[in-house]
Amino acid sequence: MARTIGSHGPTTMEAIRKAGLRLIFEHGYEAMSLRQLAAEVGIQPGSLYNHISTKQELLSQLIQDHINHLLSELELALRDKRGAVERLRAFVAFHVSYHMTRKREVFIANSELRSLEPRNYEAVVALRGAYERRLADILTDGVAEGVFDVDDIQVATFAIIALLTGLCSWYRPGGRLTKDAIIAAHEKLVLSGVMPHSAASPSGGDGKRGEQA
Amino acid sequence: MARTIGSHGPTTMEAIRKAGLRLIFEHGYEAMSLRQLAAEVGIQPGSLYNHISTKQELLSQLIQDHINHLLSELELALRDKRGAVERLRAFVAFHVSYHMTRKREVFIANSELRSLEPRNYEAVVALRGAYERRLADILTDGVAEGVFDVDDIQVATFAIIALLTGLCSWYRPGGRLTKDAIIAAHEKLVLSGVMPHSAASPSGGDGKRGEQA
Amino acid sequence: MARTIGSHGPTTMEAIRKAGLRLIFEHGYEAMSLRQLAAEVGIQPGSLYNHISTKQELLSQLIQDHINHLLSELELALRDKRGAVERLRAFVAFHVSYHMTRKREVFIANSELRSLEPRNYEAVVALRGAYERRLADILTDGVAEGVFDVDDIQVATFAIIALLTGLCSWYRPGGRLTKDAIIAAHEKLVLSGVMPHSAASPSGGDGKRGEQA
Amino acid sequence: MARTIGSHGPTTMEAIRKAGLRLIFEHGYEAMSLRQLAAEVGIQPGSLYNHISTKQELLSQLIQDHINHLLSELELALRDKRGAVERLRAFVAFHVSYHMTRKREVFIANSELRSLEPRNYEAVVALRGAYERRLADILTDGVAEGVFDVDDIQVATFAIIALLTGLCSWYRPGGRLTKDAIIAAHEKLVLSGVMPHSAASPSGGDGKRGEQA
DNA sequence: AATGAATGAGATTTCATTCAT
DNA sequence: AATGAATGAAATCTCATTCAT
Repeated sequence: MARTIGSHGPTTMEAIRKAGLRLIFEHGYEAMSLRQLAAEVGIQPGSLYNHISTKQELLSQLIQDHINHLLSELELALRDKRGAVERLRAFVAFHVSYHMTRKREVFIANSELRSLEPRNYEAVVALRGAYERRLADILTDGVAEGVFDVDDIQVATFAIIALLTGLCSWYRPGGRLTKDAIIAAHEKLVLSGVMPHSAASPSGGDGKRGEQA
Repeated sequence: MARTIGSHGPTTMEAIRKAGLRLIFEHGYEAMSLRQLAAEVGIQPGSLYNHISTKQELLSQLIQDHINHLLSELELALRDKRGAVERLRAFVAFHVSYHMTRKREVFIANSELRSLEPRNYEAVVALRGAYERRLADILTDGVAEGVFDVDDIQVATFAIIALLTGLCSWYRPGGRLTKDAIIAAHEKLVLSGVMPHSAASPSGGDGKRGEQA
Repeated sequence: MARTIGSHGPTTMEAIRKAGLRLIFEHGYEAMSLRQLAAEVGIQPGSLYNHISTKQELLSQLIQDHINHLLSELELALRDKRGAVERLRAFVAFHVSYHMTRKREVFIANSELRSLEPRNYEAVVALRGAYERRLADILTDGVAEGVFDVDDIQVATFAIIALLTGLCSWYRPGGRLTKDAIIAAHEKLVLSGVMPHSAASPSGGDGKRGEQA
Repeated sequence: MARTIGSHGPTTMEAIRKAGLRLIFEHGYEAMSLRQLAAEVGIQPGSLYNHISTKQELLSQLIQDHINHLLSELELALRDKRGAVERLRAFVAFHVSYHMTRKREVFIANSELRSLEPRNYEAVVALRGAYERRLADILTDGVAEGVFDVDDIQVATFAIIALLTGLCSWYRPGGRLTKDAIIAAHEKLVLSGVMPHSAASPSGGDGKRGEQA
C-alpha cells in the first residue's frame, strides 16, 4: 500500500525545499502549515518526516544554506575587484542581481529570522554579520582611500543593505525595467550616496568622479 | 506587565492595542495568540471580544491607524517646506524620526501586510501608496527643478523608503548614536544619492561611466 | 454554537477524573487516548484543556490525590489502635478493604508510576514511602514487643504490601467470597506470616530458625 | 548498546528480543515504539519485519516463551520433592530465585497481559493458570496432610504469588541482601503464613513444625 | 536481510471564536 | 465588561506497517 502516489527518491527533499521556500515566502513561516507543504509536494504530512526532522529545522536549513551560498558567491564576485569604488560597485551589482534571482531565499532570510530558535538564530546572525562586514570593509577602505565620504560606517552599511534588499518587496521578473537598468539605478544611488559631493566636500570636486551622477 | 485583575473601562481597549502591538512586533501576527494577548492584558481570552471583533480586524486597525497617523504627520512636516531639496530633507528627517519613535507600528505595517485579508490589504496598500507618492512627487519635482538627478523615480522611491525603513530593524533607543546623528547620516546618504555630482564640476561629463545609468 | 451537548459546569472535571480513572485502569495510561476520554465525557478533545493542563498532569493528579487520601484514611484507621498485633490487623483490614473499594486508583498508583515525569514521580514515591513506613513501623514495634518474628523488616514490608495489593488484580465485587471473608483470609495470612510459631511451643523456639535469615 | 552497523544472521532476532524485553520493561509495551527498538538493535524500523510479524506478536512471543520456560523449570524444581511443606518451600525458593534472575520477563508477563489481543491473552492466561494450579495443589495437599491451615486456597494462592512477584518491583542485583537471604525471608513469611499456629490450632503446639524454618 | 521512503491513522495540544451567565 | 466552558478545526509530529529496491 505504500507509496501509491507522490514523489519519491532523492527528488523529494528537493521538492520539499522548493515548495517550502515558496510557501514561506508567500505566507510566512508561522502561517505555512506542513499539511499545505505536504500537499504541494504530493505526499502525506507524516511523510515529510522522512526528510526533515522538524518544521523549525527546515526553516533553519533553508536560511543557512542561502546565506552560505550568498557568502560564497559574494567572494567570487569580489575576487578580482580592486579599489573601493570598483568593489562597492561590484557589491551592489552582485547583491542586486542575486536578490533578483533569489528573491524568496533573501526575503525569508531577512523576515523569518525571528522565527528561528535561539541556537539557529545565532548561527544565522553570525553568518549575516560576515556578509555585512564585507560591505563595511569596503566602505571603510573607501574612506581611507579618500574616495568615500561616509559619516558613520555602521549606519551606512545597514542603510545600503536595506536599500538593496528592499528590492525583494517589489521586484517582479518581466516588469517595466530590465535587470541591467535596475542594477544601474541602484549602483548610481549607492555610489552617489557615499561618494563625496563637490558641493559638500571640495576634495570631491576634482572631477574624477563627477561623471558618475 | 499584565494586569493581575481584570481591567475595566475605556482603558482596556488601549491596553489591548498596546500589548497587541508589542506581541505582533515580537512574534509576528500569525505567531501571536489571542490567549497570549489576553494574558498580557490581564483578562480572559473570551473577554477580548468585548473590544475587538476578530484578530484580523485588530491587525487591520493597528496598521490602518498607523498609516493614517503617519500620513497626517507627514503633511504637517512638509506643510511649510518649499523646494525639492528642502522637502526631501524634511521627508527624510520626518521619516527617520517617526520610525525611531514608532518602530513597532512601522515594522508591523511593513511586515504583516501579507497577513491582511484582501479587503484590508487593499485599503492599506492604497494608503501606503499615498505616502510613497509624496516622496515620488518630491523626487519628480526635484528632477524638474534640475536639483536632482534620478534615473528612475519609481526605483528611487522604493529604495529610499526601504533604506529609511531598514532603520527599524536595528535601531535601539539609547544606542551609540544620537537621534540627530542618525537623522543627519540618513539625510546625507539620501540627498547625496539623488543630487547630481557633476553640478559643481563640469569636468565630470567625460562619459566614462555614462553606461551605468 | 458553544456547548450544544455534553456536560458542563463544575461537573465536567469530576466526569473527566472518573472516566480517566476507568480508562487508565483498563487500557493503561499510554494506551488511553484523550480522544477516548473526551468521548467518554461527552465533549470535544480540545475541551479537556479547559480542565486539565496536560495528560501527564491528569495522571499525576489522580495518583497524588489517591495517595493522599489513602494516607489520611490510614491515619483514621490506626488512630485508636494499640499494640503491634492489633495495629497490624487494623492495617491489613484497612488496606484490603480500601483496595476492594478503590481498586482502580490503587492499581493505577502502582502500575503507572513509570509513566510519571521525574518531578511527579518523586513526589508520589515520597508519599508512597510514607505509607510503607507506617507498616514498617508496626513490624518494628512488634519485633521489639516480642510479638513478631521477622527476619528483615524491609523485605517483609514490601512482601506484605505486594500480597495485599495483588488483590486488585483478581477481586471483582460480587464474587464468591464476602468482603469480610477476604479480609479475614488476609489477616490470617499476614499475621501468621510474621508471628512466631514457637510462641506457644517452647520446643519450636530453640533458635533452630536462626540460620534461615 | 546499540550495534552501530546492521546486525546480521541469526543474532538479530536475539538482539530484538533482548532489546524488546528491556524497553517494554522500562517503558511499557504501549510506550515502546518500534523505532526505539530498531534503533537499539541498530537497524531500520522496516527491517524489524524481517524478524517479527507485528509488534503484538513480539510481545505475545516474549510472554509465552517466558511462561513456558517458567513452567518447565518449575517442573524440574519440584521433580524430586515430596511432602507439601518441602514442595512449598521448593516452590517459594524456585519462584523467588527465578524472579530475581528474570525480573524483566516476569514483570512484563504480569503487567502487559492487558496489552495482549484476546487470542493471545487467553493462551497466556491458560498457561499462567497452570502455574497457579501447581501452587494451589501444593496448598490443597498440605491441608489434606494436615500441615497447612488455609482458609481459602484460591485467596492464598493469589496472595502468595502476589507476594513473591512483588519482588520484581524492588529487587536490584547487588543490593543490601544476598540472594539466599531474600529466599530465606520469603520462605519464612510464606510458610509461616500457611502453617497452623499453635495459638490458633492446638495441634501446632507439639513442635511438629519446628522444622519449617 | 536490510534500507529508505511511503502510507493512513491517530497522538496531544493549540487556536480563534461563541455565548450563557 | 468579564468569565468559564464549550466548539470544531487545525497544528506538529509519531506510529505501526508496507514494499520496491
